[in-house]
Amino acid sequence: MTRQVTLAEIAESSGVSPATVSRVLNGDTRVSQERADAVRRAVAELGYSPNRGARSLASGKTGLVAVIIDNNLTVFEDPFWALVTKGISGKLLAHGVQSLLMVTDLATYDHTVAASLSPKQIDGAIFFQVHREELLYELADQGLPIVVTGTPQRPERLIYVDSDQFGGAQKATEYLIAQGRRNIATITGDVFASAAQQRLSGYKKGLESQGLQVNPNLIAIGDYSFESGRRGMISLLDSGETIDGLFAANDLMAVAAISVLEERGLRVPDDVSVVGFDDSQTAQISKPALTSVHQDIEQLGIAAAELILEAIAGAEPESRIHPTYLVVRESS
Amino acid sequence: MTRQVTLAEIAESSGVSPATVSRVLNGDTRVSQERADAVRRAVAELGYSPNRGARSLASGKTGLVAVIIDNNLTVFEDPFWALVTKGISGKLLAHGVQSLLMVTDLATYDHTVAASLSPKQIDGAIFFQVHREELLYELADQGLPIVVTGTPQRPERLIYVDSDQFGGAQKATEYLIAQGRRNIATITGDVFASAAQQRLSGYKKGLESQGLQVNPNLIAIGDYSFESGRRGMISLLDSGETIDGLFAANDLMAVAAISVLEERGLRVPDDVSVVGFDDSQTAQISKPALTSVHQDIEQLGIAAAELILEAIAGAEPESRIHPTYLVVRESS
DNA sequence: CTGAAAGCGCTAACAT
DNA sequence: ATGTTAGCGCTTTCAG
Repeated sequence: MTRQVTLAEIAESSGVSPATVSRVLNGDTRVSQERADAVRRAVAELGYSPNRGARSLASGKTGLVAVIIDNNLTVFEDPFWALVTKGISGKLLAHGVQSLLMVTDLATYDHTVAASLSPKQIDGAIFFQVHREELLYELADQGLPIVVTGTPQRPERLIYVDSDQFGGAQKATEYLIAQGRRNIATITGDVFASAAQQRLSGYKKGLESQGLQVNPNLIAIGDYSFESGRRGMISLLDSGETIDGLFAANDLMAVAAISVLEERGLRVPDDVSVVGFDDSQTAQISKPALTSVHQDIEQLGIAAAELILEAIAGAEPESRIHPTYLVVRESS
Repeated sequence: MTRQVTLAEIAESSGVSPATVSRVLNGDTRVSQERADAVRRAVAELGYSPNRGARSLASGKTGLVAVIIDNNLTVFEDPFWALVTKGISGKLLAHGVQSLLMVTDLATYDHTVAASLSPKQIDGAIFFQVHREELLYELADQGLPIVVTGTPQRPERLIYVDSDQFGGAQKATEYLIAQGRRNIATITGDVFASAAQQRLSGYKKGLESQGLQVNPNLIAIGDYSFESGRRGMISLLDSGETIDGLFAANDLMAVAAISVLEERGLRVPDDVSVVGFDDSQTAQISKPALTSVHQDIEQLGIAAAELILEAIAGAEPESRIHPTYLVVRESS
């Protein structure tokens, strides 16, 4: 086990004081060029890298951002979260900040996690899904910089990043209308999550903006799962309403709905035009390929990382809503 | 910003020395029952939790395990890795160990990452994909406990967890043969990854075990992508060989192959029986639903976490191969 | 069984 | 511009 090189050794080897080494390491400019070079040479030669624990203890900064995924609500299986995580981790790493990943059930909020969420343990935290918002306010009050992915219930109280769910759903609906459809149904996502509510609102807005009425019988409540997509489509069809268009709140439910439509002998897009949401791989490989609302997921993670970095630096960054757009394929 | 409670405050509040508090916290038994209780009471009342940095500095243990995902090779989009990660993080957290997630390009192996991979910074590391194995040997030589997911090239030199890729592929092939198929083709995954090689070997073994010959013309090289699945199936068909069965090294390529088969007017499974690998969501929602080799991915992550915990504790755990089994659906 | 004291490696005043 | 000097909060000998 090769021992870790310490700052003191760098100091000795390059003939300066530990303080000077520390300055060079931390980008303090008031160090003479030659000594700085000597230090950097020694660092390279001896293969030095600072000890995180010591640095954290002395400076109060940990260089760590927690990424917290509430396993209770989230299906981490969903590639969505993996992509967001990738964006976050990559961006933070580029800034010398590490991501502490916690996949845990926040409902129980066990002691291990609670203890890790103190400002002394991490510089900031990024939350996936706003499940128990109260917890976030508590943490924020403790002085912990926090960023949330997805729109919280009280948007003004938290810093967050989100895709334009509302706008995307509206565009999808308006596109269907532009195609000549007039009886457009929707299958919603899990309505306890804000994204599903926004997508539903966007759907309604889309109808109204084109002078159509919202018909409650054309709204089926789903939960993003394949099965709920099937159930939703079945109940929609069984309601007896005429349907010539469908906006599903995600691609998986869209595919499920299409399978039901085909079983009933209805053609997509001829009889019913279908649009999904997420523009996932599923949208690309399904038959017919799905028209879907695209959102740049990795970019969302990158934005979350940028905001938390700014918040840690003491700024009060503005929440960000990323644009979404429609990708037209065969299903509509 | 509520200040962090320190060990010294616990000591004072409970009328014992810091050393005693530390002992209680770390489960040292030689502390009188009553004082231990007093300490625990104070800890609960004041809401104390130890400072990771300080503890790490004093003890040399960090309570951190790095989870390293080589972004160059891995499509982190693949839900596979998300699930493995979930398994790892959950298990580690249950043992009070945190996961440091690094999604990075190991090929460039930049300084930030290198520095974080020292035994002083983390207690151990779990790697996804064995890309540049040399790096792992280096780190292991430095005394860093390491676990790899997936079988490395020199299995004897590293601790790893994997699913039984070989056995799964063999079972898939033998199933096709049991269905009466005799001209079974395969589309491989990225053959630079060991899993793809093992799946190919399993396919060959399956043929041979049933007395069939391996026909090189029936082997198409893919890379796990949808497009490569299409290309592979097209070249297979264009080769002029008779084909009545297909083992695709993952579900995505299986779906791609099926789309080509249908375009050519071939029926699945009537004309060509198809089996995929991974038993992913894609397998369940595709039409026809895919027969596929199942592997318990989250369990793989849990196993990786268990092994790294053992390795950190000083044991020399044995590598683990988890069983795989076939899930039969409509495509075969 | 318990306490005193010495650091772990680094940063941040405070001097100079 | 640079060095000196205290610690940061915890664990761990070493005494007792």
